[in-house]
Order: sequence, then C-alpha cells, then structure tokens
Amino acid sequence: MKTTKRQKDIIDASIELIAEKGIQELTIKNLSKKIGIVESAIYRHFKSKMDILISILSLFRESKEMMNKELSALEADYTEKLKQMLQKRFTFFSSNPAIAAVIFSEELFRNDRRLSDFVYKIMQYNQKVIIDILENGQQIGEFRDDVPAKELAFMITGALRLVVTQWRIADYSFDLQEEGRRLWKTIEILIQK
Amino acid sequence: MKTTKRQKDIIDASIELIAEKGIQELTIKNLSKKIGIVESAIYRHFKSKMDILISILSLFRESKEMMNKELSALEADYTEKLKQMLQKRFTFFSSNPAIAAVIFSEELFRNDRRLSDFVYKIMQYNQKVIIDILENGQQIGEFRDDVPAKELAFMITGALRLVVTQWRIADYSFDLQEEGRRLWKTIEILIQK
DNA sequence: ATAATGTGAGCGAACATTCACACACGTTTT
DNA sequence: AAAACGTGTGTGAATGTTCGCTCACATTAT
Repeated sequence: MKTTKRQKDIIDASIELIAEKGIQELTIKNLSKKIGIVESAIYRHFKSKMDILISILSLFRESKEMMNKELSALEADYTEKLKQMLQKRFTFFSSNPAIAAVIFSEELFRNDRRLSDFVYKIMQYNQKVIIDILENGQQIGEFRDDVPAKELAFMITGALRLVVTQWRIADYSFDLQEEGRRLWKTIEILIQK
Repeated sequence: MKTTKRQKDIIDASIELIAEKGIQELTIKNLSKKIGIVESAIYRHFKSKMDILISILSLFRESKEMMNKELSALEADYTEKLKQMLQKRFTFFSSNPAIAAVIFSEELFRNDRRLSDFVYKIMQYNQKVIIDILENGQQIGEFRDDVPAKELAFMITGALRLVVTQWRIADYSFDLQEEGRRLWKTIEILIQK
C-alpha cells in the first residue's frame, strides 16, 4: 500500500492549505482547486477526507520515529539528548507548520475517534520519551530529583506547545527556532542538580 | 445592555453543550433543542451565533478580572499569590470545563477575527499577570532570577493548558484540581531561589 | 394594545461523497 | 495488425446532509 505520486500530491497540497489558512481551509473543493483537478477525482486516490488526514498524521509519526532513532543512537548525556530532542521538534515545526496545526487541534477531532486516538497517542508517546530521559537523568544524578519527572515533562511539553501555538496564531511572525533556543536555556538551568 | 433571563438560559445551555461534547456540538439546532424552543427563537435573543460565543468569552473574562482583583488585594508574598492564582484557575476550569474548550480551541476561530482576537487577548493577559508576579518576586529576591520570567511563564502556562487539555481529552476522568496541586508543588520548588 | 417571545417553513451556502460516463494507456486475444 | 479489454485517472452533474439565518405569522405577557 505505498503512496502513489498523485497521493503525495494531494498530501502535499493538503499540508500547504493547512499551513496557509488553518485546518478549516482543508476542504475537498479547495484541495482539488489547488491541484487542478475536479473534486471527485480526489476520491480516486483517497477513500475519504479522513484518510487524507490520517496520512498526514502518519507522515508525522514516521518522522517522529526516525527522530527518536537518531536520538537513542546518540552518544551523549541526557542533557544533550533532551536538548537535541527539543531542538529537533522546534526545527520540524518550523518547517512544517501545518503539522502543528493538525497535531494541536484536538478539539476538531473530538467527533472522530480514529483521528482523536491517533493524535492522543502521539501526544502520549512524546511525553513518555521526555519522561524517560528525565528519569534516567535523575537516576544517574544528572538532573535534580527533588521534583517528579512527570510534572517536569508537563512543563516542558506544555511550554513547547504553547510557544508553537502562539507562533501560529501570530502568523509565523517570529523565529520559532530562536524562541526554542531561549526556552531551552531556561529548561537547562531548571533541571540541573 | 444587560443580559436577560433568556439570554442567560441560552448561554448556560451553550456552555453545557460544549462541556458535554465539544464545541462542534454547539449548533443552533442543538441549542434550541436543549432549551426547548424552536431554532429561530434563538435569534430573538442573540443576533448571531458568534454573539453567543462572544458572550461566553466575556463571562470568562469578567470572572478572570474578578479573580485578579481578589489576587492583588491579597496580602501575601508572591509565591502565595502565584499559588492562589493557579489554584483558582484549576478550580475554575474544573467546574467550567466548557470554558476550557472554548479558550483552548484557537484553531477553530482562525477564520473569525473578532473571536480569535478575543481569545488571543485573554491568553496574552493571563501570561502577563504571571510574568508580573514572577518579575516582582525576582526583584525582591523571592524567586530565582537566573532564568527570565517570560520563559518561566511559558512553562507554567503551558503546563496548565496541557493538563487541562488532557483532562478534557480523557473525558474529565481524573481529578483536575489534584493534578493541579501536584503541578504546583513542582513549580514552587523550581522557582525557589 | 403593544411589546416580547415563539412557531414553522424555507433559503442559500457549504460540505463530503457518489455515480455514470469519457478518455488514454498498455496488454491480451483473435 | 486489428479488435477487445482492463486499468488508472479525470469530468460534470447530482445527492443528502448540515448549518446559520430570515420571515410572515401566531401566541403570550404586561
């Protein structure tokens, strides 16, 4: 079930649409207009609109998994690992703003279990990765252990989400990576023993 | 322009609808069904659906302002002020889950400037209040000042939002206030000098 | 009697989706 | 080589649904 060229076109166009004007602009009509075919032709390549969204999310999950493989192969201390991870995520969102729009709109998916499960799982997974790094770092005495890793992770993930969200609301008007670097500086200090 | 009894009914019903099944369920049809009148009757009391949403947000803003008046009247150190503030917000969301659904769905309002501005301003205001407390506390040496207040605020607000969001996604299945208390314990330790 | 409120029918737009049909190919059959 | 056929892709019209909203008319409250 590999994706055909046309399917890739559709996914790309979808991502562009979402990045430009938000997920609400992703309609079959807009999509077909953007590609230059008629609405019904979309259905030659995807069973439903939801399938398109799922494909986008899968794409994200894949790149997420790759990110994490690189991360665990990394020979470095946990501080460095955490830093790399956050940096990678900021870089990713920076060049894929549409994904952020999809990932962070849980509310829109409330009526569709398939989608909301998908989003929720990605969210849980991300958090778990951070918690693991933190706990490992705590155990070997690299991070402070007077606060639970779970709450720390909440603050880190929460801050990341908030920064990205504001970046989108502000129409990408500031440098997300730069803001990410600033955030990291603070996190780094806070988690130190 | 005070709100009539019927207007209050409508707002209450809206909030209930949103709390139950998310903002997507807030339609004029569902609303009228819930109240027990016919769809068109809604328009005797509100000019448009957007006006209903604006009213809900106004309600939130008012209670927010009241919260803050209480807070600044409080004779206490900044740690206590911050604690009170977070606690109040968790308590508020705990008994008004619908507001969280509205406040945290920026994506849905992207195509409506009136609404998105409203939400954005509330968000900015909240953040400013926290930053102020943090900065004041830093100046008198109550909080650590080796990290910028802005980034700290990002982490605090972000964590709050994330916890509330997960609580909603998980269908209110855990005790939000309890989780809030846990989060505070961590924040308190982190900001200490 | 007047104003406030409710009713029921309906409008226009947006939306995802379906369907019968057409055309361009490459492959297979005669 | 010509005819038949399958497959992938696109077209245009149509369907069914939902939505916010309007309007002429009726009922109720003051």
